[in-house]
Amino acid sequence: MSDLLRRLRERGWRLTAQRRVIAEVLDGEHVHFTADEVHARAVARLPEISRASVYNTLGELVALGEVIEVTTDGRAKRYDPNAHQPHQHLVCSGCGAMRDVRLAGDPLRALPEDERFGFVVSDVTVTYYGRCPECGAGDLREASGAD
Amino acid sequence: MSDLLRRLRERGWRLTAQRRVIAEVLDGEHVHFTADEVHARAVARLPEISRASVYNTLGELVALGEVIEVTTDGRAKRYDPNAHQPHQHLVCSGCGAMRDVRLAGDPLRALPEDERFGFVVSDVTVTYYGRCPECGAGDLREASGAD
DNA sequence: TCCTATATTGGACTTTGTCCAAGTCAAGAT
DNA sequence: ATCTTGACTTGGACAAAGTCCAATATAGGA
Repeated sequence: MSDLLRRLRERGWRLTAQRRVIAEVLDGEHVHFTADEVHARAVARLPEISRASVYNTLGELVALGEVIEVTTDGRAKRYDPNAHQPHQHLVCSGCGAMRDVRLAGDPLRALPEDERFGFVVSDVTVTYYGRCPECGAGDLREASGAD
Repeated sequence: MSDLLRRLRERGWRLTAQRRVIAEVLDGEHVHFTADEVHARAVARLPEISRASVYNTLGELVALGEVIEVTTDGRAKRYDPNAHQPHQHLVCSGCGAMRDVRLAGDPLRALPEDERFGFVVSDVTVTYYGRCPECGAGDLREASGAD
């Protein structure tokens, strides 16, 4: 059983076949599937699994901090199981493919060659998240480097 | 007439009432409306303007580099007319409100107090954009399975 | 004023995601 | 091993955001 499944069990999760399959799909490096991609891969192992269960489970994993939800373009969100190691993302503006990258030095400087994965990098954005004065404190996201 | 409209005319744009109204809506600082918000404000001045025209015009403004399209959460894209001055964004994870911020020093360090706009900042993301080896250079958006 | 390429429109359609009532099942209790 | 129960799953309806298209209107040059 994967580390993820063990941690989930320790947190009182009921280990259903659906959750097991989703956890299996989300195993590996540079995995950044959309919900539909997760569903397609889950169906290959458990044909009757529903889209709703995939959305439910992904949402729970995000809430638990086991998976990071990434929105880069205006299309489907992607789910990154590499939640326990701070990193940034390199995104293809053509097909949406993503890679995990680690920063060294000033983020606004060029990515090191060995972190480019063959991409031609053309842009970098920095976005801060928080709560505005009207919204106040609420379901805060976890910091991954912000003070 | 605004600077924006003058630049557009210089580029050969036909200055329709719809485009004029949209340009007026997109005037000011810290303006980050969604397409629907732009539409609502445009309708107040030109009741018969359609959603399609708002989407068309915003898309054209983005292609011309006069407006920046920002996707921060999984919700509607926002359109930032502050395209000629490099800056980053501060986003409320509650309501989606956005502020323009300027970096000083290491982006992963805390935002300076005077750039926080009363927000409680909890996270920062750095994302690089480019073209992956399969997509190569170019502007075409070809959907293919990511990864 | 006329002409016509360009722009606009409404509505159908797609993608992505949420919500819900009803049925199912994991796992602790017996 | 079986029972019980509340958490989990399901399919389908629904919603938000955005795209596409054929028909219509119009800005701006001739």
